Amino acid sequence: MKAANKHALILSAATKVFAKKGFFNARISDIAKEAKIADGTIYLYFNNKHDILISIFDKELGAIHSQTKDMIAKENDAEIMLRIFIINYLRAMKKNKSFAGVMQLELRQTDKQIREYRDTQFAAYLNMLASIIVLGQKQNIFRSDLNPDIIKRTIYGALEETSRVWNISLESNYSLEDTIQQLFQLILAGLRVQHPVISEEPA
Amino acid sequence: MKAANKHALILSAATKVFAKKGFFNARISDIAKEAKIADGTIYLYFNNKHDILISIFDKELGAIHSQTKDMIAKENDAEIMLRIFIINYLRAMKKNKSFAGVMQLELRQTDKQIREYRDTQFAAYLNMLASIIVLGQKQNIFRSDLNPDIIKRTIYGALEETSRVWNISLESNYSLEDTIQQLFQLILAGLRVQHPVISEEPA
DNA sequence: AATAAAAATGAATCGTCATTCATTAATTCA
DNA sequence: TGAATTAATGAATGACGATTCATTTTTATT
Repeated sequence: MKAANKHALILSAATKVFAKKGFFNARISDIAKEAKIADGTIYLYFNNKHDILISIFDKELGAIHSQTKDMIAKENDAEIMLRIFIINYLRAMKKNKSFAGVMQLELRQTDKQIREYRDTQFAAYLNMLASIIVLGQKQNIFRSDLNPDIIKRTIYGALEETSRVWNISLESNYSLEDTIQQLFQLILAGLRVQHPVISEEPA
Repeated sequence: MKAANKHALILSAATKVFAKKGFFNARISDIAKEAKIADGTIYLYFNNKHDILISIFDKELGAIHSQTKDMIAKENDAEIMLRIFIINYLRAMKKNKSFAGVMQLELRQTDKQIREYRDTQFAAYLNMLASIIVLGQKQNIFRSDLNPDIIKRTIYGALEETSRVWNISLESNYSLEDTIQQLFQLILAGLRVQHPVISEEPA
């Protein structure tokens, strides 16, 4: 019987290696070495290199997705839901920096398999965000003059780029709590029902 | 005499090919075919595949950077400067979608050469944004309780993710003007001096 | 027009892995 | 314990593609 934990062992090793060298520069032999097994063993658990990458996404993003979904299901207020989404994302990225790096790079790849994953699983994850926005607009706590998809992208982009600093570490590195607090202040202030900003076109 | 325009021809072909297949899946022969020249000719103009990629960044991002810098230098008001930065970025990404795709994917790669470019040239570009924020805080038009680096990341992330939709085109695709307007509303509303948001921690 | 210099060509080279599979090791079970 | 089954190994295979360079073509010079 194949040890169930060897599957997880390989995924964990692969996540580290992909994060360090990127998917294309990572060799199967690198992953094998990191996992302290033979190259061939990997093929007893995965079909090929792409399969490993997709499995990483399935496992890690799947976990974040379902946890966030469950927590949100218990709430009514869109603002609380948004806070949960943000906290869950940032916590997960802080906890598993290797996965964060892999996701933030490889999920943008144009390969057919990645694209498919992005257009289904990942899109579903992001659409939670859009649903929260729409709900907030219905509840009249988020402004309705802005398009939910644009808000969704804005928030996700902000989350991703903010958490990316934890990996590249060239600039001042804020604690999780600080980052959450500041991001939430910034985003919510822009999102709440209020007087619209009026500003001239330059040039 | 080597035609100066062949250099540009290759860069343009490479940008298309990299955007479509990604740097690692792109073959030199693909670029040559796109440019309608022989494989070997490329090596009369570039040292290697990486050199092509870096040259693309140098040319395109360099142009955006210096144009934005010049325009900003003429202004005093941080809010106007911010608007210029945002408009310039989004206009450039809308105009050259292939480059946008290349930049948004390949600039995140972990290769030494890319990392170096990111940590110098690209960092300089982004730091314009940080400077604008700091100025706005000094001018007391942007709130000072938020960290400039976090704001910088938030804004850039929002810009990138918002403009990425123009390439992946799975969801509703807003005009440049709409996007600029909405993003600016959202970001500025969050950034302007105002009453802080108070919100409970969930769970 | 003939020669020289510069550019361009693309077939051949060479290194690099992903993947396979014959062999060995470990585990199960009778 | 000793087959029989399952898992693991890692050397060998084969495809792929970046880069080179001997040859051809184009352009400049006299």
